[in-house]
Amino acid sequence: MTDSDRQTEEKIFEAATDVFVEKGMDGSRMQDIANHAGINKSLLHYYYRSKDHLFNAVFEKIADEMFRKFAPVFDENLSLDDKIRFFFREHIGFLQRNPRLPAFLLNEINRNPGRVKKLIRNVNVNKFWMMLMEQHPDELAEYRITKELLPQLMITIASISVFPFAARGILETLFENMDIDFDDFLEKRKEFAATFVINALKNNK
Amino acid sequence: MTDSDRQTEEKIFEAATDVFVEKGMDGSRMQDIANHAGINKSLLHYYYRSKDHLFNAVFEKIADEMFRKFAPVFDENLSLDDKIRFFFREHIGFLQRNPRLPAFLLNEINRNPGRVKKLIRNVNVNKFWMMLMEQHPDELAEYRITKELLPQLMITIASISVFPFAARGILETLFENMDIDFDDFLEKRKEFAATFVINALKNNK
DNA sequence: TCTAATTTTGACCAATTGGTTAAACTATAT
DNA sequence: ATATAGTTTAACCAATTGGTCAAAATTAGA
Repeated sequence: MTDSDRQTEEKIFEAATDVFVEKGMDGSRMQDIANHAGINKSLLHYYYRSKDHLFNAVFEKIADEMFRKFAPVFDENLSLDDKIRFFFREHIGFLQRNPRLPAFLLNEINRNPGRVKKLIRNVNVNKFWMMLMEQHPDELAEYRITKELLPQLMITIASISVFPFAARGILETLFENMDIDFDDFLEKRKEFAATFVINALKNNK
Repeated sequence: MTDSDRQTEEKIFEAATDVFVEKGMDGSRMQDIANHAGINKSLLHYYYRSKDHLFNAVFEKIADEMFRKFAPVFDENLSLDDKIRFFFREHIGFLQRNPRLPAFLLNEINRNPGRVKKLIRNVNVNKFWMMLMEQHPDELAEYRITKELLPQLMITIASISVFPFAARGILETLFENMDIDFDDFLEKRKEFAATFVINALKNNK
């Protein structure tokens, strides 16, 4: 598929995604997006009414993609331990392929929390957590994970997976001075994180 | 101390801190900072040559403050377990009093990684980690924390402490729908995080 | 008190920004 | 072929932006 074959609207969306993710909403320029897409700036307004509209389209797609990545865990027919292993492998793997998404999303959400409200309203997180408790009543009881502790546990798991990407800018320069390869660190983290969390749970018996 | 007593330069710095932390470098306006400080915009350029200079002054002070908060752990004459407890109590406590700093720092560093290079060059992180290994050779051996695993462990600890603040915008709206109080969550996290990490280590024996 | 240095101000500027518009171009259907 | 609708472009605009400057106000030193 050559560059000119792709539909203009699609080209705009992809260029906008690149620029917005790299520079953020405030740091991005419509002219820059147009250049990236190889088209006239007016076309941005022709297909997407304004910078806000264009940004929202990009933001919502990325946010949706991101949140969706948490879901499969609740479907998989696995033991709790295997679910944890599955999650870290898949989630860190996804972020390795999209390393800039966490920083972009976290920043834009903090900058404008109202944006995420609209998205989250549709997702009943409670439902997912109830599913977890129904799928693994015995294991959770064994590990003494009460309903009150579940948020702490879930956010701890998310922290361990997402934070290295959100802090990529620091970690990469930190690692430079220590002869550690960031990609290698991430690859090993899939296993380390799973074992770490499972150990923490097991010892809580 | 009344408003007019405070030195102008100090007033500017404080106003700039507020605005930059809230809106980020790109989203902040010099006029807005001047208004916050209650002074004429030209004074910003009189005391700090440009927006870049002003931002760097603010950024470097905050970054320094932030990194400094990781250091006391390496001094305290405590067992490894107590150090972990001490760290989470103090670090989450500090972030509770400065909840916007993590998101601000992480974003600006990702936006311009060169900025942090200058700061980190002075801090030999390796040295701190070596100190840890010298202070607790027995415990680390017992927990099977090798030199290769230490970065994974340290970053996991940082993740658990910092991430909830970086993701504040999401978590607060998430919690809203679940009748969880964010401040209460943070207060309980100090204890939860410490126990969680210590359990993970103990079970690795 | 008078003078010189410092601090503060408002008016101003060039460049950049998101956005508009009318004209030009292209494709499609009759 | 030609009219029509959809697409693309260049020129333009008003508002905003970081920054300058000379004059005014204040302070400090003699």
